[in-house]
Amino acid sequence: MIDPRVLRDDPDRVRAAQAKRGLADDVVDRALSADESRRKAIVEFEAKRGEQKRLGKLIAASGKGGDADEKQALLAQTKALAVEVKAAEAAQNEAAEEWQAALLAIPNLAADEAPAGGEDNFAVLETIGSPRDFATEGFEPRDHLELGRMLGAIDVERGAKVSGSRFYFLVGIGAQLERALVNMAMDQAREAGFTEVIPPSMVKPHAMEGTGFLGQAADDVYRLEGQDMYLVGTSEVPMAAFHSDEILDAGSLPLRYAAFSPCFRKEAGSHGKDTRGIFRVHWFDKVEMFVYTTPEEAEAEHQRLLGWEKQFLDNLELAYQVIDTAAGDLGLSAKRKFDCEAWIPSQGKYRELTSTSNCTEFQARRLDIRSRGESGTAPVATLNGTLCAIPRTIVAILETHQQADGSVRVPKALQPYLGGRELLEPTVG
RNA sequence: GGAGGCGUCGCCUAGUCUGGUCUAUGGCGCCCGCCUGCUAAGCGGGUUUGGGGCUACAACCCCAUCGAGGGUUCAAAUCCCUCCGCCUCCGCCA
Repeated sequence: MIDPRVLRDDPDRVRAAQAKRGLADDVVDRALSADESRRKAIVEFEAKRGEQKRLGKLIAASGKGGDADEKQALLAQTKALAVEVKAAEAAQNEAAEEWQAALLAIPNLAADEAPAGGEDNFAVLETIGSPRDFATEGFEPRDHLELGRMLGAIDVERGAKVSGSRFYFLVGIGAQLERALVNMAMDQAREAGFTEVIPPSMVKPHAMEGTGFLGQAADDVYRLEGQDMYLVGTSEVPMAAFHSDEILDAGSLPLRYAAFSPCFRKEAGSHGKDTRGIFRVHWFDKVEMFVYTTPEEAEAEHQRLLGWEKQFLDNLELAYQVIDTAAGDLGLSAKRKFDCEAWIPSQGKYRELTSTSNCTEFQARRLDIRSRGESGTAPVATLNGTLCAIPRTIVAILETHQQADGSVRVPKALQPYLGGRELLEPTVG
């Protein structure tokens, strides 16, 4: 939820932000008029309610020793008023709901620095490393599925048999690879001062709504039948709701958490996209960084999160680029988003491996997370960033570090997590 | 799943049977001040959150807030209903 005061005092800024995302701005006027009628309704209700309370006291006083006629008169008067109070209250609630609905429909205001436009209008901020030149090395790179089959690491056939398309088994060295990556990510996070968390991956609607995943993104979310619960698509959801309805001590900020959880996604809008292998799947595990900090510190923290993501990818010796996502591709909650895209040899392009968003106070307002400082209470800022999404990381490692015979070189930083192994060798032809 | 108990302004707590003087009691903690070689003790005051009015986003006034929502009533922390959460016991279980 954006700051209602900004909407009221500077609606043109909100209109401009809508335009930058390529969205209509009629919701701004709807919110403004809803706010006006809401406040009018409040004044009305409060006046009537105040009068009711005043009369109620007189009745109580007349109860002892007052004359009975006077009490009867008061009762008649206040009885009629009670009906009006009830009506005024209903009107107030209705107006407040309308206002709330309009406000919830407005996405976070995109940063001035974020490029305008949609998915393809991103800006490349930097490129780290360079894609391997397999032509010069004299062999055709295999894709991760083929490599995974040769290593006995990835089994998508049985994944499909047991669970359907976009499911997989990690087997043998594949399973070990996941554990190694998770441990490496968690160790890095802990050394950077993060608190490790294993959150629940099923949540109530409020958590989903608060993080902004029940709007237009709802199609991608699994809802449990007859349970009014959801499977999370990212641990950003439980981690944002972790401190919901709390007032944090300003001195305790920033609070940095590294959460490991499974992620479930319907991938509703991506029929036929990335169908081969485990690049786009319905379920995967992920280590996610989540930070609560002050709005003033949010931008600097966003850069730090990006730095930690880059550190992890650097340690895996991957070639990647950092992009500044365009306003139209930000998602509801983010003010600005950076993606790290690793070079995927079999696809001949950079693909998203990690993503970090600065959600400013947007989620905190919805989830009612504030901090208490010198000048009272104020919403905090929340930020999130992928440290390691397992399948895509495995894809990038296998394809990037493969050799002509189908073996895969283990990046130095990962070796300690695989019992010192320097090479993964094919077990099948 | 069955039975019972409980949920009060940071923490603990009074109030709920018997609806109105509850503008929610007291303690702890915290903040400000006084006193005081220092510290402690003592004394005085303050201390939920959200919203609205008016405005300098101050002060002030008002409304809501006793787990959440609904109901009864002129009036609800208090009575009734539904839901949520916690605790105890039983059953089941990784």
